[in-house]
Order: sequence, then structure tokens, then C-alpha cells
Amino acid sequence: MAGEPPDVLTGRLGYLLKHTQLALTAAVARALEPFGLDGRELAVLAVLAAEYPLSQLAAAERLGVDRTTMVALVDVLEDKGFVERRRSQEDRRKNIVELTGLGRETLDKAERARGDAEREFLAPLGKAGADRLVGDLRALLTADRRS
Amino acid sequence: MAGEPPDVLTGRLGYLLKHTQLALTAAVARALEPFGLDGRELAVLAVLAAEYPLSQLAAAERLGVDRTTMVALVDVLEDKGFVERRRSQEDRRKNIVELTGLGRETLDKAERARGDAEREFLAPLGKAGADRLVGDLRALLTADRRS
DNA sequence: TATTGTTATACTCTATAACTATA
DNA sequence: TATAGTTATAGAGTATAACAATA
Repeated sequence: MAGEPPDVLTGRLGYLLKHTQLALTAAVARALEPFGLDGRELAVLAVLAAEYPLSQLAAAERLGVDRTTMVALVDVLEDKGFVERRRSQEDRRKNIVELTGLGRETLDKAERARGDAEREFLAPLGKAGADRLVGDLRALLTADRRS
Repeated sequence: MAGEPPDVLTGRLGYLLKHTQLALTAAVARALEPFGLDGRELAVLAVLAAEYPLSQLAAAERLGVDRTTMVALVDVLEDKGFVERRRSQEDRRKNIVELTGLGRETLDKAERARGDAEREFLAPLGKAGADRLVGDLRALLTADRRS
């Protein structure tokens, strides 16, 4: 950003959300750089670790991305050695995507780094303010899904 | 989104910010549809109206976008009849971008519609909660710019 | 030489359509 | 016929490099 944004922009919720997200994405990317992945890829690993076994399509649904997007995402994570595809025995159309040992280790370390980065990002609000913000955002998303 | 996102995602600040922003962008786009522009284009009109005269480059700096991005943005707004380019007399390298009568009218009406849409989006938090969220986001952006 | 606007180009993220293999 | 994965392709949105006009 070149200089301070004018009030006519910082009074817009859309502007605030967009630029807050951009700033956080950059901060998290910096924190995750040593682990060789970004926040989006880490979220994929977290989803795969939380529920097992997941097919590519099931993982894509959890993440809210298209299955064609998931192909590229798994390609990258497989190239990096964090996951492996294997054909499901029960239904040979499905790829089960599972974490490798490296994937599991990286997930643990990177999740700690992400948590630290998020806490630092939210530090200006204080601990209570940070929890409040997260709660508010959750409430908005939940409300939106019902509408 | 296909179904509820799992807790492993809704506990991530990045996920919350991204999807809150997506939901708001969609809500604002719906509200602005009758006026023939989207939230980003409306923000350009608002910046141009707030400070006069602005060259393309100056407007781009206020908005935090590249000058090449600004070219396309002004092209679209000019095609829609909301703004006009004219050469600056003082410095003939510069395009002064000014609102047309239609641009000014549309800005007023669309800004009211945007405000209504944002208030409705934030309604689950109550008036006090909504103000608090906006204040928190402003605080985060200000803090981030200083780091 | 530097700045402003422009064009050409490319890169990221995402989705749609069509293909393959399996069911 | 329908589903899972894949590929090709295209559309936003954005940025970098190079050029013309002007300073």
C-alpha cells in the first residue's frame, strides 16, 4: 500500500475485510515459509488429519473447493512429500489421500507457527478482543449460511 | 459451500476472514445489482468524489491498486458512463478522472444500498457488536501498517 | 532522465465442460 | 447411467516489462 488509505475506504466493511485478510495471509505465509507450504495447503493437511479416510472429493467438500481445484492442490502436496494418493479398495474410483510421516510432522510444527502468527496478528486487540473477533466472525458465517 | 465446514477450518482466522469477505462481497453485489456496478467500482467512485481533482495514478494510490489495474477500472466506469477522463492542463501527462452527473447520482443511491446491505450483514452482532467489529478491523489494519 | 498512461503479457485462483475408469 | 478423478480451457484479478507522450 502506498500511504494511508483515506477514510472513505476504511469506513467500508468490504475494504476492511479484504485488506485484513490480505495482511493476515502475508503474515501467515511468512511464518510458514520455513515449512515449505502456505496457509491454504496447511488447511488441506489439517482437514485430512482430522478425518480419515477422506477421498479427494470428500476433502474438497470439507474445504469448499471444486474437485478440479483439489486435483492441483493434492498434486502440489504430493510433490512436496506431504501426502500420498492410494486407490480405495472398496471403490476403485476413489483416491484416498493420506498424510505421510513428513506430512504429519510438518502439520504439527506448521500449525504451531500458524497459531503464533495469528495470535501476534491479533495482539493489538488483546486476548479478550481477539477471542471476541473470532466469535463475531463465526457468528456472521453461521448466520449467513442460514439465509 | 457443500455443507457445514468442519471445526478444524472454522477455528482458523484465515478461513473465517476469507469466507466472511466472500459472503459480504456476494451480499453487496446483490444489493448493487440494480445500479450496474460492484463494490469495487463503487469504491472507486467514492474515492474520486471524496477528493478532487485526482489523476488516475493518484486515485490508484488511494485505492492501493496498480496503475495498470486502474486503467481497466476507469475503462469500465467510463463505458458505463459514470466517469470521464480529461487531460490535465497543468500536466498533460495526467488524466483527471471526474464523475459524470450519472456517476454522482449512482454513487449516492448505491452508497445507501451498500450501507443497508452491510448493516443487514452485521445485524447478527447487534448495533454495538457491529461497531465493535469495524473498530477492531480498523485497529488491526492500522497496527499492521506500522509493522 | 523521470513520470503518466497504455498495452502486452503472465501468473494465480477458480470454475465449467469433456474425457476416462469405475460403479 | 452416475460418480471420482483428470485434463483442457477460460475467466477474474493482479502484477511486471516495455512503449509513447510529456515533463
